[in-house]
Amino acid sequence: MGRAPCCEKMGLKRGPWTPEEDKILVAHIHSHGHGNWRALPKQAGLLRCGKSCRLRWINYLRPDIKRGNFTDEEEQSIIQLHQLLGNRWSAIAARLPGRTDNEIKNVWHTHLKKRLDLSAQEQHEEAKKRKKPAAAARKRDGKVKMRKLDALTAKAAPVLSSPERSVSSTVTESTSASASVKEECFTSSEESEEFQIDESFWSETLSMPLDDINDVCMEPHDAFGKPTGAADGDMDYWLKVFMEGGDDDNNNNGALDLPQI
DNA sequence: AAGCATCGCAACCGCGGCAGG
DNA sequence: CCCTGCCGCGGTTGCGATGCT
Repeated sequence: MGRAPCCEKMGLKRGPWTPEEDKILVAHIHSHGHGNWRALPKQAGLLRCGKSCRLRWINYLRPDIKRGNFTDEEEQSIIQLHQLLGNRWSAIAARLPGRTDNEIKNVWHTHLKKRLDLSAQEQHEEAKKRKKPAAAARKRDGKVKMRKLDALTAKAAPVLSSPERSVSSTVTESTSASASVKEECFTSSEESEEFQIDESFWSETLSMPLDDINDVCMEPHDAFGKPTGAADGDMDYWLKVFMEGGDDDNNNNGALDLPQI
């Protein structure tokens, strides 16, 4: 449809940015802002397309960007947020000030995904070994609910771990995805019996159409005590729901605590 | 020391959503 | 309603850096 050609390639520079270009872009944005990315390069005298400028600014030149390695807390947050939000990197980035969606995406693909895959494998094998006794024990003390949280906190969330699958990319997709998610999480019938509460959690959460989710979030909630835009209201809500849901029982391992952002 | 493999990051590409005409 | 233009997002690629043989 009415999509602008990616870049008019005529005479526009591509590839790595030079320090001079960076300077020009920063100076121009500081004095004029970036109202119109498409027009910006012309105004600033840059031989770049607007997209390129925008990307450079957002991912690299913005003054509030935090550089350097991700902390353990940040990594944990990414893992948890990814579990909740899927590949919505921009939404995840919105929860991690100073980090860009691109950066988070890179970290996910280069570090976290592999780590999760690995530990998922380990856990899976471990679970195999002690499946029977463990299941019986859980039935006894009825701490079924925590499995959901285990799955989320452990670096071994079954859903996350599937290398082929990029966890349902959006919450909205999940209506149909929920079935397969559940299928993946709970393979044996014995297990599925244990996960009654999880089932309802997932079916309620995942099967809810986005419209309904938005309805629920008439008032944007702020789970982190900072003002949120309307667009983020739904995510805040679900984050909150999720975190509160994990507050009961023996949730004392601290791993679920999202850092104060 | 040289060649090869792997990793990590910056940047690009193409699509979808949205707004305005 | 349709068309067009712009923005933002997520997936992918390219390439330098680093590690390994």
